[in-house]
Amino acid sequence: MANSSARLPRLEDVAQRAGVSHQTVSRVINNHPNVSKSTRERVEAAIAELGYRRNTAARSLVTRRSQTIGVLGSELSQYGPANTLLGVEQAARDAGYFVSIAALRTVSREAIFDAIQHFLDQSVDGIVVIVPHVETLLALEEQAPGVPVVAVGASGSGSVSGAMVDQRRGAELAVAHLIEQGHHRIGHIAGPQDWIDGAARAEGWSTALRAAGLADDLLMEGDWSAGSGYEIGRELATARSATAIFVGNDQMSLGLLRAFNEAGVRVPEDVSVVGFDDQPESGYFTPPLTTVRQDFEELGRRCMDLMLAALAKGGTATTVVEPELVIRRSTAALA
Amino acid sequence: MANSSARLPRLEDVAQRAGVSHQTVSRVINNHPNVSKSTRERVEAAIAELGYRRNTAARSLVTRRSQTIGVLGSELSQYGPANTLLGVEQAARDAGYFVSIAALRTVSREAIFDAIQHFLDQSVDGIVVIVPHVETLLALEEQAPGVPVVAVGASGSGSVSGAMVDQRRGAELAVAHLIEQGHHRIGHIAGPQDWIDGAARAEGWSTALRAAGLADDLLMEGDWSAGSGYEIGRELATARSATAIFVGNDQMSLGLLRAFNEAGVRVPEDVSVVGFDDQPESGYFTPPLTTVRQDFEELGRRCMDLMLAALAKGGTATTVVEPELVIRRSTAALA
DNA sequence: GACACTATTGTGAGCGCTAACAAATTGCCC
DNA sequence: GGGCAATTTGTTAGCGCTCACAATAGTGTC
Repeated sequence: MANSSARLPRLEDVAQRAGVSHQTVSRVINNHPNVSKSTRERVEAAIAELGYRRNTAARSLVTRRSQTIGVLGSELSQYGPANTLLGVEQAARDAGYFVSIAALRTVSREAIFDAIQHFLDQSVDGIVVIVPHVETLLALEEQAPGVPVVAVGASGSGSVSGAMVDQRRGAELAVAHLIEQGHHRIGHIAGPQDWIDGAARAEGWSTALRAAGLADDLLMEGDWSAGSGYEIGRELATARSATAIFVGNDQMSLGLLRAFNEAGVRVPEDVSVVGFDDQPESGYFTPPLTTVRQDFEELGRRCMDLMLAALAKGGTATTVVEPELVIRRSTAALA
Repeated sequence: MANSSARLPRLEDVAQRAGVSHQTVSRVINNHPNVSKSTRERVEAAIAELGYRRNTAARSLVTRRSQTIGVLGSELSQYGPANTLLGVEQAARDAGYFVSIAALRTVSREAIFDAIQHFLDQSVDGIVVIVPHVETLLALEEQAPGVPVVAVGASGSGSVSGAMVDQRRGAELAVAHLIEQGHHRIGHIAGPQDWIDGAARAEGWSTALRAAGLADDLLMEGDWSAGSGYEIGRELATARSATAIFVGNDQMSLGLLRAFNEAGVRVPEDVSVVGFDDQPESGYFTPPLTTVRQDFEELGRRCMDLMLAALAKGGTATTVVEPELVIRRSTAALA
């Protein structure tokens, strides 16, 4: 279409073609109200004919806004963070924002500062943080980047907005389900306790047990991986200390199921297992896994809602997404 | 540190502080060779004192380069694409580029054009495409965005560079392993055939079988999901038409294992199963899965290599990453 | 010590856009 | 139809940077 000559058309070219000033064209593309209908149509026609697209760099130079949101993430290849990212991306693009990403290979204050600098170099308008470590929040408070920050898992403290799934509630749902089935000895394979979610789920487990007058002493800690679930599972298969296990995520549950299967521990006949996350595969484990579903995409969209609010009105806020128990075949009533 | 007054420091502020012209400062931050050591040090000191950071918008306005790579992806929450993205991000950030993402919710020409427009609005310097549909390549040829394009799974055609894992080779490795174990009836659960990888793996399977004088008539098609593997697995459990199944990915393998387990088909005693991808969980399936490993992060890094080459010298190229067979316990010699 | 040549530094313009203000046009009321 | 306000359009400046070129300082040669 448009001639492929040296230069892309700019405002002035459109203006000439439409017989107006460049400022009028600017008004049209920015939906300024005070433009007459006929002028607007003429300008829009010229824009279409020339294939004009606004130059973002020039625009940001003068507005000092980049229309870009930086997403700082770790473990972005995992089901949860990856889908949260997708939710953010969708909401951001819908709102006319670009999404720039920086992935942390190791989570350290240094790496976080680095990534924030990277974003500031790009003059992002805001930063969404999907780094579910307690440490992250501290680093963020310390380094206040001067733009709105929304953190997943945080509960809107001083300068940072927070979007979270109610992890404690999720843990309580899981434990309540097991108690209903008649279980009294309910263990927990927790995620790393320096992860926000890991700590919150363990806390929810403990609270729910104590509220029911049951012991919360059977606590183990994995690293979220199937491998760690497997190792812990081997010990549990020998110890036989619990009739039900609430596991911090689905991957560790997979490892646990594997270890139990090898050791001849039957699930759910001998031991009931509840996971957390509800990944797409969890319904096809052996046996299909009872687990707590989190809507990660919704979480991402909520992040962007908070970001837009912070961008428009300033201030911080918190939003909480409710989890949901999905009952499959890895849990059964105590014989 | 830097005073928190209205304006961020700019080139001119640094220049005044160092007692040089703004152009000399520009030379320092761009590593121009012809700057004397003493001047450079003075300027660097001033930069540090003022906490100066270059304004990206102003820079791109004049250079017409944004130092941004757009990554167009679909299924970005899946293990493969997600890790490819991470590889791209790592290599891009190391090379001083920003990474902007656009996720496709549905793969259609329209959605692809939309996303490309989105990137052009941002004046990205290049586009990496992680959309493993045949359709995508056609859409890209059609819509030549005017910047270098690197596509995952493509083999560097006319205007597009390509980085791929050698899928056919991977399929051949899998089939060869099964033949070695004495299997003659080797079926294939393929991915969707409009996916580049899905088609290539099916082709590799077929080629390898025919080269060995075996029949390639047992071909089924799933949709990559565990659910589809499960459905097909139920049919297979009844039919018992093969002693070995090569499955297009690990998720479908999981579903297949589940279906076999329910139906009392033992793996590997009755049927051997080989997957594709080697996700972190695959070693903890029941039984642990023999599969073909792809190094997705490496693939992503290679994409960025190709991109940097295209940006520097123009032209297109192709790079191929070799897959690797990981033998676990889902395959065994035919009794 | 004059010359040519190179290494280093400075000057001016302009990238494409929006903000602020100025000017022109229109509508409306008496 | 004159006066005033509201609406629509135009003019100017400048965001912070790099490019092209000009000017100056330094180096070596005869």
